[in-house]
Amino acid sequence: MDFEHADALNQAIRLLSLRHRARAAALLAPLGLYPGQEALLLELDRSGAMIQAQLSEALGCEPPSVTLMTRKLEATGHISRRPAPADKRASVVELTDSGRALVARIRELWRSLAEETTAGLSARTVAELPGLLKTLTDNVDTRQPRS
Amino acid sequence: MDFEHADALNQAIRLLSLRHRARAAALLAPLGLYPGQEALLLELDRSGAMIQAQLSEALGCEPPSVTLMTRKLEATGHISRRPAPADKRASVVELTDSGRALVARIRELWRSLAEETTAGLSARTVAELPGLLKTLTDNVDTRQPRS
DNA sequence: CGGATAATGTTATGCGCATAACTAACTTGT
DNA sequence: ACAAGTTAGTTATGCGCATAACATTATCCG
Repeated sequence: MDFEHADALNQAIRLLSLRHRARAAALLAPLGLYPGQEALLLELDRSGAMIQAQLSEALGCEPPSVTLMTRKLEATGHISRRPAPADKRASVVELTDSGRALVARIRELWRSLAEETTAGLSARTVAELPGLLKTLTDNVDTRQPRS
Repeated sequence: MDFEHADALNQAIRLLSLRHRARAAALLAPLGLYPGQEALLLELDRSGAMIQAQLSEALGCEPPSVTLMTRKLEATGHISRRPAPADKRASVVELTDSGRALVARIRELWRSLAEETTAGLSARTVAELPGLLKTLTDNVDTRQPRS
Protein backbone atom coordinates (compact mmCIF):
# COMPACT_ATOMS: atom_id res chain seq x y z
CA MET A 1 0.00 0.00 0.00
CA ASP A 2 1.36 3.45 -0.82
CA PHE A 3 1.61 6.14 1.80
CA GLU A 4 -1.18 8.29 0.36
CA HIS A 5 -3.72 5.53 0.69
CA ALA A 6 -2.48 4.48 4.11
CA ASP A 7 -2.66 8.05 5.33
CA ALA A 8 -6.14 8.53 3.90
CA LEU A 9 -7.26 5.46 5.81
CA ASN A 10 -5.69 6.29 9.13
CA GLN A 11 -6.90 9.86 8.93
CA ALA A 12 -10.41 8.76 7.99
CA ILE A 13 -10.54 6.54 11.07
CA ARG A 14 -9.28 9.34 13.28
CA LEU A 15 -11.81 11.84 11.92
CA LEU A 16 -14.69 9.40 12.11
CA SER A 17 -13.82 8.85 15.75
CA LEU A 18 -13.84 12.56 16.49
CA ARG A 19 -17.03 13.35 14.62
CA HIS A 20 -19.07 10.36 15.63
CA ARG A 21 -18.16 10.94 19.23
CA ALA A 22 -18.96 14.64 18.98
CA ARG A 23 -22.33 13.88 17.44
CA ALA A 24 -23.06 11.30 20.14
CA ALA A 25 -22.09 13.87 22.77
CA ALA A 26 -24.52 16.39 21.30
CA LEU A 27 -27.36 13.86 21.30
CA LEU A 28 -26.62 12.57 24.81
CA ALA A 29 -26.14 15.98 26.43
CA PRO A 30 -29.89 16.63 26.84
CA LEU A 31 -30.03 13.41 28.88
CA GLY A 32 -27.21 14.63 31.10
CA LEU A 33 -24.84 11.98 29.77
CA TYR A 34 -21.33 12.12 28.34
CA PRO A 35 -20.26 9.80 25.55
CA GLY A 36 -19.03 6.49 26.91
CA GLN A 37 -21.57 6.41 29.70
CA GLU A 38 -24.29 5.24 27.33
CA ALA A 39 -22.19 2.19 26.50
CA LEU A 40 -22.08 1.22 30.16
CA LEU A 41 -25.83 1.65 30.63
CA LEU A 42 -26.62 -0.28 27.45
CA GLU A 43 -24.35 -3.10 28.51
CA LEU A 44 -26.07 -3.39 31.88
CA ASP A 45 -29.40 -3.39 30.06
CA ARG A 46 -28.24 -6.12 27.67
CA SER A 47 -26.57 -8.44 30.14
CA GLY A 48 -27.97 -7.54 33.55
CA ALA A 49 -26.11 -6.80 36.77
CA MET A 50 -22.42 -7.57 36.74
CA ILE A 51 -19.13 -6.89 38.40
CA GLN A 52 -16.86 -4.02 37.38
CA ALA A 53 -14.23 -6.38 35.98
CA GLN A 54 -16.85 -7.82 33.65
CA LEU A 55 -17.89 -4.32 32.64
CA SER A 56 -14.28 -3.49 31.88
CA GLU A 57 -14.08 -6.53 29.63
CA ALA A 58 -17.42 -5.85 27.92
CA LEU A 59 -16.74 -2.18 27.28
CA GLY A 60 -13.19 -2.73 26.16
CA CYS A 61 -11.71 -0.19 28.53
CA GLU A 62 -9.47 -0.45 31.54
CA PRO A 63 -10.54 -0.89 35.17
CA PRO A 64 -9.63 2.66 36.27
CA SER A 65 -11.93 4.04 33.57
CA VAL A 66 -14.74 1.87 34.89
CA THR A 67 -14.12 3.10 38.42
CA LEU A 68 -14.68 6.72 37.37
CA MET A 69 -17.62 6.05 35.07
CA THR A 70 -19.47 3.99 37.65
CA ARG A 71 -18.80 6.58 40.32
CA LYS A 72 -20.32 9.32 38.18
CA LEU A 73 -23.29 7.27 37.05
CA GLU A 74 -23.91 6.31 40.65
CA ALA A 75 -23.75 9.96 41.66
CA THR A 76 -26.38 10.80 39.05
CA GLY A 77 -28.53 7.94 40.30
CA HIS A 78 -28.61 5.80 37.18
CA ILE A 79 -26.78 2.79 38.60
CA SER A 80 -26.20 1.29 42.02
CA ARG A 81 -23.17 -0.50 43.41
CA ARG A 82 -23.21 -2.99 46.25
CA PRO A 83 -20.62 -5.40 47.58
CA ALA A 84 -20.64 -8.79 45.93
CA PRO A 85 -21.92 -11.45 48.31
CA ALA A 86 -19.31 -14.10 47.51
CA ASP A 87 -16.28 -11.88 46.90
CA LYS A 88 -15.42 -9.05 49.23
CA ARG A 89 -13.19 -7.38 46.66
CA ALA A 90 -15.87 -7.01 44.00
CA SER A 91 -18.74 -4.57 43.43
CA VAL A 92 -21.93 -5.59 41.70
CA VAL A 93 -23.25 -2.86 39.41
CA GLU A 94 -26.84 -2.67 38.24
CA LEU A 95 -29.32 -0.27 36.70
CA THR A 96 -31.65 1.69 38.95
CA ASP A 97 -35.20 2.54 37.89
CA SER A 98 -33.89 5.88 36.75
CA GLY A 99 -31.20 4.13 34.75
CA ARG A 100 -33.70 1.81 33.11
CA ALA A 101 -35.86 4.76 32.13
CA LEU A 102 -32.83 6.45 30.63
CA VAL A 103 -31.91 3.38 28.60
CA ALA A 104 -35.22 3.57 26.78
CA ARG A 105 -34.38 7.06 25.63
CA ILE A 106 -30.81 6.13 24.73
CA ARG A 107 -32.06 3.35 22.51
CA GLU A 108 -34.04 5.83 20.47
CA LEU A 109 -31.08 8.18 20.15
CA TRP A 110 -28.88 5.28 19.20
CA ARG A 111 -31.14 4.24 16.37
CA SER A 112 -31.32 7.72 14.93
CA LEU A 113 -27.58 8.23 15.23
CA ALA A 114 -26.92 5.04 13.29
CA GLU A 115 -29.41 6.06 10.61
CA GLU A 116 -27.87 9.49 10.34
CA THR A 117 -24.41 7.96 10.11
CA THR A 118 -25.30 5.61 7.29
CA ALA A 119 -27.40 8.05 5.26
CA GLY A 120 -26.97 7.62 1.53
CA LEU A 121 -25.45 4.14 1.71
CA SER A 122 -26.96 1.07 0.12
CA ALA A 123 -28.85 -1.31 2.36
CA ARG A 124 -26.27 -3.93 1.62
CA THR A 125 -23.36 -1.71 2.60
CA VAL A 126 -25.14 -0.78 5.81
CA ALA A 127 -25.76 -4.43 6.58
CA GLU A 128 -22.10 -5.31 6.10
CA LEU A 129 -20.74 -2.30 7.93
CA PRO A 130 -20.68 -3.59 11.53
CA GLY A 131 -18.83 -6.73 10.46
CA LEU A 132 -16.36 -4.78 8.40
CA LEU A 133 -15.60 -2.42 11.25
CA LYS A 134 -15.24 -5.34 13.63
CA THR A 135 -12.68 -6.90 11.31
CA LEU A 136 -10.66 -3.69 11.32
CA THR A 137 -10.92 -3.52 15.10
CA ASP A 138 -9.81 -7.11 15.62
CA ASN A 139 -6.89 -6.54 13.28
CA VAL A 140 -5.44 -3.87 15.55
CA ASP A 141 -6.65 -5.28 18.85
CA THR A 142 -3.71 -5.89 21.13
CA ARG A 143 -5.77 -6.84 24.13
CA GLN A 144 -5.55 -10.50 24.99
CA PRO A 145 -6.40 -12.23 21.69
CA ARG A 146 -9.82 -13.81 21.42
CA SER A 147 -10.17 -17.04 23.34
CA MET B 1 -33.07 0.13 11.27
CA ASP B 2 -33.65 -1.97 14.36
CA PHE B 3 -31.90 -1.22 17.61
CA GLU B 4 -29.66 -4.29 17.51
CA HIS B 5 -28.12 -3.27 14.22
CA ALA B 6 -27.84 0.39 15.21
CA ASP B 7 -26.15 -0.58 18.44
CA ALA B 8 -23.76 -2.93 16.67
CA LEU B 9 -22.76 -0.09 14.38
CA ASN B 10 -22.30 2.58 17.02
CA GLN B 11 -20.40 0.21 19.23
CA ALA B 12 -18.19 -0.94 16.36
CA ILE B 13 -17.26 2.68 15.66
CA ARG B 14 -16.50 3.31 19.32
CA LEU B 15 -14.34 0.20 19.63
CA LEU B 16 -12.51 0.86 16.39
CA SER B 17 -11.66 4.31 17.71
CA LEU B 18 -10.28 2.94 20.93
CA ARG B 19 -8.27 0.12 19.39
CA HIS B 20 -6.91 1.97 16.40
CA ARG B 21 -5.81 4.82 18.62
CA ALA B 22 -4.25 2.42 21.12
CA ARG B 23 -2.34 0.67 18.35
CA ALA B 24 -1.18 4.00 16.95
CA ALA B 25 -0.05 5.02 20.43
CA ALA B 26 1.99 1.85 20.78
CA LEU B 27 3.67 2.41 17.42
CA LEU B 28 4.35 6.11 18.02
CA ALA B 29 5.64 5.74 21.57
CA PRO B 30 9.16 4.71 20.50
CA LEU B 31 9.34 8.01 18.59
CA GLY B 32 8.34 9.92 21.71
CA LEU B 33 4.98 10.90 20.19
CA TYR B 34 1.43 10.63 21.42
CA PRO B 35 -1.43 9.89 19.03
CA GLY B 36 -2.73 13.08 17.47
CA GLN B 37 0.68 14.67 17.22
CA GLU B 38 1.55 12.63 14.15
CA ALA B 39 -1.46 14.15 12.37
CA LEU B 40 -0.10 17.62 12.99
CA LEU B 41 3.38 16.76 11.75
CA LEU B 42 2.04 15.00 8.66
CA GLU B 43 -0.17 17.96 7.84
CA LEU B 44 2.78 20.35 8.05
CA ASP B 45 4.72 17.99 5.81
CA ARG B 46 1.89 17.82 3.29
CA SER B 47 0.99 21.48 3.13
CA GLY B 48 4.02 23.36 4.45
CA ALA B 49 4.15 26.07 7.09
CA MET B 50 0.81 27.45 8.19
CA ILE B 51 -0.98 29.33 10.89
CA GLN B 52 -2.58 27.62 13.89
CA ALA B 53 -6.08 28.45 12.70
CA GLN B 54 -5.37 26.61 9.46
CA LEU B 55 -4.01 23.68 11.42
CA SER B 56 -7.14 23.62 13.49
CA GLU B 57 -9.21 23.46 10.31
CA ALA B 58 -7.01 20.84 8.66
CA LEU B 59 -6.87 18.56 11.69
CA GLY B 60 -10.54 18.94 12.50
CA CYS B 61 -9.96 19.90 16.11
CA GLU B 62 -10.50 23.09 18.04
CA PRO B 63 -8.01 25.93 18.53
CA PRO B 64 -7.29 25.20 22.21
CA SER B 65 -6.27 21.68 21.26
CA VAL B 66 -3.88 23.09 18.69
CA THR B 67 -2.40 25.45 21.27
CA LEU B 68 -1.43 22.56 23.52
CA MET B 69 -0.23 20.25 20.78
CA THR B 70 1.96 22.91 19.20
CA ARG B 71 3.36 23.87 22.58
CA LYS B 72 4.40 20.29 23.28
CA LEU B 73 5.79 19.65 19.82
CA GLU B 74 7.74 22.88 20.08
CA ALA B 75 9.09 21.81 23.47
CA THR B 76 10.31 18.55 21.95
CA GLY B 77 11.90 20.48 19.11
CA HIS B 78 9.91 19.07 16.19
CA ILE B 79 8.22 22.30 15.14
CA SER B 80 8.91 26.00 15.47
CA ARG B 81 6.53 28.89 15.96
CA ARG B 82 7.19 32.47 15.00
CA PRO B 83 4.96 35.52 14.77
CA ALA B 84 3.25 35.97 11.44
CA PRO B 85 4.69 38.95 9.59
CA ALA B 86 1.38 40.36 8.37
CA ASP B 87 -0.84 39.57 11.36
CA LYS B 88 0.28 40.19 14.91
CA ARG B 89 -2.34 37.80 16.30
CA ALA B 90 -1.17 34.76 14.39
CA SER B 91 1.66 32.26 14.79
CA VAL B 92 3.27 30.52 11.84
CA VAL B 93 4.06 26.90 12.57
CA GLU B 94 6.58 24.88 10.59
CA LEU B 95 8.63 21.70 10.80
CA THR B 96 12.17 21.84 12.11
CA ASP B 97 14.88 19.56 10.74
CA SER B 98 14.18 17.24 13.63
CA GLY B 99 10.50 17.30 12.73
CA ARG B 100 11.20 16.51 9.10
CA ALA B 101 13.36 13.58 10.11
CA LEU B 102 10.58 12.31 12.33
CA VAL B 103 8.02 12.55 9.55
CA ALA B 104 10.00 10.08 7.48
CA ARG B 105 9.72 7.55 10.26
CA ILE B 106 6.05 8.30 10.85
CA ARG B 107 5.29 7.63 7.21
CA GLU B 108 6.68 4.12 7.53
CA LEU B 109 4.71 3.45 10.68
CA TRP B 110 1.61 4.82 9.04
CA ARG B 111 1.88 2.46 6.10
CA SER B 112 2.33 -0.57 8.29
CA LEU B 113 -0.54 0.44 10.56
CA ALA B 114 -2.87 0.74 7.57
CA GLU B 115 -1.77 -2.63 6.26
CA GLU B 116 -2.22 -4.23 9.63
CA THR B 117 -5.66 -2.66 9.94
CA THR B 118 -6.90 -3.94 6.61
CA ALA B 119 -5.42 -7.42 6.84
CA GLY B 120 -7.63 -10.09 5.31
CA LEU B 121 -9.79 -7.69 3.31
CA SER B 122 -10.11 -7.77 -0.46
CA ALA B 123 -8.12 -5.21 -2.43
CA ARG B 124 -11.36 -3.73 -3.61
CA THR B 125 -12.74 -3.31 -0.10
CA VAL B 126 -9.47 -1.72 0.99
CA ALA B 127 -9.60 0.67 -1.95
CA GLU B 128 -13.13 1.75 -1.12
CA LEU B 129 -12.60 2.02 2.60
CA PRO B 130 -11.32 5.60 2.92
CA GLY B 131 -14.23 6.91 0.85
CA LEU B 132 -16.74 4.90 2.82
CA LEU B 133 -15.39 6.16 6.13
CA LYS B 134 -15.38 9.71 4.84
CA THR B 135 -19.05 9.37 3.93
CA LEU B 136 -19.85 8.24 7.46
CA THR B 137 -17.81 11.11 8.86
CA ASP B 138 -19.49 13.73 6.69
CA ASN B 139 -22.88 12.35 7.65
CA VAL B 140 -22.31 13.17 11.30
CA ASP B 141 -20.13 16.23 10.82
CA THR B 142 -21.70 19.20 12.54
CA ARG B 143 -18.82 21.54 11.91
CA GLN B 144 -19.53 24.19 9.34
CA PRO B 145 -20.85 22.24 6.34
CA ARG B 146 -18.52 21.90 3.36
CA SER B 147 -18.13 25.07 1.33
C1' DC C 1 -11.72 58.17 10.40
C1' DG C 2 -13.69 55.41 14.41
C1' DG C 3 -16.74 52.24 16.54
C1' DA C 4 -18.84 47.63 16.02
C1' DT C 5 -17.77 43.07 14.65
C1' DA C 6 -14.89 39.23 13.53
C1' DA C 7 -10.86 36.46 13.90
C1' DT C 8 -6.44 34.54 16.41
C1' DG C 9 -4.80 32.59 20.16
C1' DT C 10 -4.59 31.64 25.21
C1' DT C 11 -6.10 30.07 29.91
C1' DA C 12 -9.17 27.42 32.82
C1' DT C 13 -11.80 23.56 33.42
C1' DG C 14 -13.87 18.99 32.60
C1' DC C 15 -14.58 14.38 30.29
C1' DG C 16 -13.00 9.71 28.61
C1' DC C 17 -9.33 7.18 28.10
C1' DA C 18 -4.60 5.31 29.43
C1' DT C 19 -0.58 3.40 32.61
C1' DA C 20 1.68 2.81 37.07
C1' DA C 21 1.61 1.88 41.74
C1' DC C 22 -0.91 0.37 45.53
C1' DT C 23 -4.26 -2.27 48.94
C1' DA C 24 -7.24 -5.88 50.00
C1' DA C 25 -9.01 -10.27 49.17
C1' DC C 26 -9.18 -14.68 46.83
C1' DT C 27 -6.69 -19.00 45.05
C1' DT C 28 -3.26 -22.21 44.49
C1' DG C 29 0.67 -25.40 45.53
C1' DT C 30 3.35 -27.90 48.47
C1' DA D 1 -1.84 -24.19 56.66
C1' DC D 2 0.67 -20.80 54.97
C1' DA D 3 3.58 -18.43 51.56
C1' DA D 4 3.29 -17.09 46.77
C1' DG D 5 0.84 -15.55 43.13
C1' DT D 6 -3.39 -13.72 41.09
C1' DT D 7 -7.43 -10.84 40.77
C1' DA D 8 -10.73 -6.62 42.00
C1' DG D 9 -10.69 -2.17 42.70
C1' DT D 10 -8.80 2.50 43.75
C1' DT D 11 -5.75 6.62 43.53
C1' DA D 12 -2.52 9.52 41.04
C1' DT D 13 -1.10 11.32 36.96
C1' DG D 14 -0.99 12.52 32.02
C1' DC D 15 -2.73 12.90 27.13
C1' DG D 16 -6.12 14.41 23.49
C1' DC D 17 -10.16 16.32 22.99
C1' DA D 18 -14.00 19.70 24.19
C1' DT D 19 -16.40 24.37 25.70
C1' DA D 20 -16.39 28.91 27.92
C1' DA D 21 -14.37 33.15 28.90
C1' DC D 22 -10.95 36.38 27.77
C1' DA D 23 -7.26 39.68 25.57
C1' DT D 24 -5.38 41.24 21.42
C1' DT D 25 -5.36 42.46 16.75
C1' DA D 26 -7.84 42.99 12.03
C1' DT D 27 -11.46 44.28 9.30
C1' DC D 28 -15.65 46.35 7.85
C1' DC D 29 -18.85 50.12 7.51
C1' DG D 30 -21.32 54.32 8.28
